[in-house]
Amino acid sequence: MPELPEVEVVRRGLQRWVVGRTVGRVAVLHPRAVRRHLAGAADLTARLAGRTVLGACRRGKYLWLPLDSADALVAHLGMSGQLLVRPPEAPDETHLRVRVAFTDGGAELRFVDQRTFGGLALSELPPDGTGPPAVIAHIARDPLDPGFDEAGYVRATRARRTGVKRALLDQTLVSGIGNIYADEGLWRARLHFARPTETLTRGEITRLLTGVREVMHAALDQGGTSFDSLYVDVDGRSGYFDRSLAVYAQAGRPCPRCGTPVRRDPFMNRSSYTCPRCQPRPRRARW
DNA sequence: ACATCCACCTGCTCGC
DNA sequence: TGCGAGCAGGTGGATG
Repeated sequence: MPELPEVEVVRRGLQRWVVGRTVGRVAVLHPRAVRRHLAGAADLTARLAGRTVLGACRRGKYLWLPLDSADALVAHLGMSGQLLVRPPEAPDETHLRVRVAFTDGGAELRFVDQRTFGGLALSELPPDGTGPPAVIAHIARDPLDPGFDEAGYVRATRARRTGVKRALLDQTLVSGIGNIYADEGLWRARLHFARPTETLTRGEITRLLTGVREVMHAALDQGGTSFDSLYVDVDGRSGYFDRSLAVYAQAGRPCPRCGTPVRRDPFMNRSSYTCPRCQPRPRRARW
């Protein structure tokens, strides 16, 4: 379940192993993995071949590799996606969807995705070459982005008429936050997920961003969060940040701050985890 | 324009 | 043992 820190670990792997190399043969093994490339799999493989990778970028949970054309290869890992760097002779993974070989004959880039919620696409870069490609222009800057507009985020959040966790998960307001980091950030800020956004003070929103950033940095220090073998970095190693989670997936376990058993609530056909004492449910609640 | 809902996927775990 | 239900959940398009 990759969120920003996990995706950043993958970006660093791509930076190290893929940037500067020229693409050779590309094979799309599952059409769903390139469904966001509207021109189709054949167009993607044809346009990718022969291109040199110029960089490895990320915004929120999206990755893109600028190419020596006007395009970038955009990747989203969805729920279960992996970008692996593997020797050409390594056996195919069970859920291998796209194979990208390089002209140097070295390690391949493989997109592996059990559920195929993620995928790859080619998208035009903006004319000045900076910033994300067109298909992800709607994704807001993430909390670790130096260009993140904190005052603007406070204004936009308070202008919403929804619950604070819904706003946190809205990638057009702030990106990179999924269910895990939302719950952990809210716990650090001592906020309940159902707090109406318009009742949040500037200080509370700042506290929330601080909490999210702290938990993201902690995860990055440990190589990313993982609960099973689904999330791995480009070498196939899995992170182990789950040992440090305060509330997420910790129902019934003591809150690390006050010892009260962590509570699980249904939320948007998913789950939310809170400490009932540190994060009391607001009188007026918006789920 | 904004808020909310749900389909899209597969594999694992749990209870009967 | 078998089987169905529930769960994991990011995204974008549909709906309200």
